[in-house]
Amino acid sequence: MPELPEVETVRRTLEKHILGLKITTVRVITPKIIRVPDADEFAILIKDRTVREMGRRGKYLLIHLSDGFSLIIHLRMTGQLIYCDPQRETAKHTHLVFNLNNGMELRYVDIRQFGRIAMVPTGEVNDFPGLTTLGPEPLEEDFSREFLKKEVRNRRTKIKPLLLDQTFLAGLGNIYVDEALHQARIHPERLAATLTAREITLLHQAIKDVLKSGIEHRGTSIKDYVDAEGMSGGNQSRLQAYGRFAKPCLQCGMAIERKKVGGRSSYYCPRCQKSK
DNA sequence: ATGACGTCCTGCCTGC
DNA sequence: TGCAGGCAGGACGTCA
Repeated sequence: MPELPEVETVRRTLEKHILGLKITTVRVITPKIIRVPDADEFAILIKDRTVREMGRRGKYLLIHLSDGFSLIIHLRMTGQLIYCDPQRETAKHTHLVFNLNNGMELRYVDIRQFGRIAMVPTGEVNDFPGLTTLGPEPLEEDFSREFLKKEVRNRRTKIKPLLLDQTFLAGLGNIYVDEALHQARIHPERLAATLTAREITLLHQAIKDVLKSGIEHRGTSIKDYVDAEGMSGGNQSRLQAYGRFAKPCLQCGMAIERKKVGGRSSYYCPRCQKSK
């Protein structure tokens, strides 16, 4: 499931290829993937626009086009953006095909069809639902240790659901939250407000570390994730907690446990990550 | 403010 | 072998 490091990897691999190219036409196979405007208008509106800039906010990929319009893309769980030759066989679950003026294609593939694409005036991107309430970028300066300390103090929820809340902090999903909590040695069910100053410091560093590592290794490919060149990431082999049920903790050897926390499968070491 | 739950959707896994 | 049922999950809506 694409989280911040995976979306950032898609952004980087796609940018290499499509920056400066013109979208000549788009073929919409599954109209519901387009949130706004409706599919017909989308196809007319996007025609002959040039890719000016590739951005990202949290898990949202932003493609800024010429003449004041932008694409807002959320891949959700299984969305993929694939830059490829038109001769290549069209994968099952291909929902959109953008034709580019260099003869190549950009395809949107999504097994579960949860992902969404919107096209809005560039000036309105930050007003779009989901983006307007988004928390700070964890790898930017406004996500400081002081911010985390201050914001966590008044919360009456468990730390894991809080970290998954995109209005609290942008970009973390189930995998990187489990990894950050494991590195910081904090149990996912700890009440946020009870974290000590030392734990806040560890958690703040751990969040940045696991995200940077994820980007450095080009994302985590558990099942479906690939970048814009169709390449799997390498971060899955570095995971310390997520998906390692019953395997020995790489820090202490204790078997990793799995438990639902806030409705999400959560992996943690019962020895390293004490619940109190 | 918070949590619980349903919704979307397909593929995979388990159990019979 | 085949099939039913459960599960996974990001964001969002509804309800308590």
